[in-house]
Amino acid sequence: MMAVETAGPAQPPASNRTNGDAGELEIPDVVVRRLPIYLRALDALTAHGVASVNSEELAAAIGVTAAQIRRDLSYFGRFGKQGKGYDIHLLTGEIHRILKLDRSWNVALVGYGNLGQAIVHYGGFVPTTFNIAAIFDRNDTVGQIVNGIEVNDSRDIATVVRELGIRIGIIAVPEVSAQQIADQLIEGGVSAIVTYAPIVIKAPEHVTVREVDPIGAMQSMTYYIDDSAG
Amino acid sequence: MMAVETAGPAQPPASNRTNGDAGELEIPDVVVRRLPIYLRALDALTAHGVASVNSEELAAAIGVTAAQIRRDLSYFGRFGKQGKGYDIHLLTGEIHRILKLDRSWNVALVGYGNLGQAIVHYGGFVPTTFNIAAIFDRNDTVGQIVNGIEVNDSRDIATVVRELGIRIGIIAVPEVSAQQIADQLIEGGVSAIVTYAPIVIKAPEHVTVREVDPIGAMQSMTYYIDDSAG
DNA sequence: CAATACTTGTGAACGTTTGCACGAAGTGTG
DNA sequence: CACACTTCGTGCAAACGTTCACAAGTATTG
Repeated sequence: MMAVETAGPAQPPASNRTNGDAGELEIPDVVVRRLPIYLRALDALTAHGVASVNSEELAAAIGVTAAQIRRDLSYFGRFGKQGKGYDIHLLTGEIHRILKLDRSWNVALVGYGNLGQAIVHYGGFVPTTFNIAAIFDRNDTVGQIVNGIEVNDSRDIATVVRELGIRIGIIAVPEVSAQQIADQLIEGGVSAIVTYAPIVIKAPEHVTVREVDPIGAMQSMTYYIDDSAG
Repeated sequence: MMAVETAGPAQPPASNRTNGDAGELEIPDVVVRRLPIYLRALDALTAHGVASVNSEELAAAIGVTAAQIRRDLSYFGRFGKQGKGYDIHLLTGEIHRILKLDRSWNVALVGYGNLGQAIVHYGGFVPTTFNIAAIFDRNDTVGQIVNGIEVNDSRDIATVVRELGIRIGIIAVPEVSAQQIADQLIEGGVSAIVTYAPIVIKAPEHVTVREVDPIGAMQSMTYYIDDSAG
């Protein structure tokens, strides 16, 4: 049913760049980006049957400091209990609420080549959270039925996206057309974009863009490879 | 020319985590991670027939400040010319050299499912820079010939990787086995890992790890979506 | 119910990264 | 060849993010 994945370049994937904001108070984007990580650690703990955790343990599991976790969470409220720690079920719920993951989001996928197909068939998605509700492409794949939905022509992005009220787009097309696709998604009302194209997407303030960039990640890692020893 | 370092916190999906080593001067990992972005902007300019650029123009193309570009580059040398700007060909060469991209790197890919296949067939790989020299999997795909190389059994990672002198690994397996795969890659001598598995990989200091996390990226973007207007 | 142990949330200190602003160096023109 | 103009590289300061360290709760024990 859904999903996500990767292979194109740009974030940092790991890499990523960001725009947009919306919140009232000033919550740093770094903090927001860490919440999904906390969420995953909490899920893992739940899977292990643990019901409560303190910042020290959580920090160790993630590889950050306990202070950072406490400070990060404190931006949003007081979810812990002195002397005890955090109730995992409760905290998970809070983070879901904060990130607005306590509902389902329709997603538009643009580009149904190798990458796009891998994204669609990726099993690791939380099924109820993100739902690929529209797929767009240009070539012979148009008209094909995938997971019960028809692959639309890329020219109809704005219209279809607006019609379905989709707010999230995934760009999995070659870099040459990426900006144009982004423009169309935005025109259709999308306000969050994940792009695999290795270019910097220009978008208005109210649109958040994150780049997923495995190639960039690799290119920056070679810097650190000590090649002296064969 | 060379360098040193790193350490970062969350990348989330943008994100990434890193390690490195310590050496001469302290070049921030943020800076190193931006170099590939500069490189791409320069490539785009070259493609447009431009031969020289100043920090202002480059900054505009990327969406950062001119000062940042000048400062970033100044960590590595003086590549610009007052009154003129940067010679694109020259600067491109310098960055390639800095990032050690002026040579070819063999890469090991672990996991040949949907994602792994998309990675292999991804055309955007700078052909001469990164070369998938070994593929590993566990299931029926073992033995299959892909791009002239045979899919090996994941159990042989350490041996094969060491034999081929591979220093870079890509992890495209489910999260449950990701840490174990990472351990094997490291045992085989890999010192740079890109992982698509949504878990924090634990690795020794001298190994750089970058996480590519599209799901986390999406989960953190929903925070910013203003949902008030349907 | 007092004493001990534990752990949060946060003010303040610290470290890192960004951006300003300007001297120095180069270009171009008449 | 002098003057006006451009643009780099960088000292300095501001902004930002992380970590320390501790008062204030909460639990536990005898």
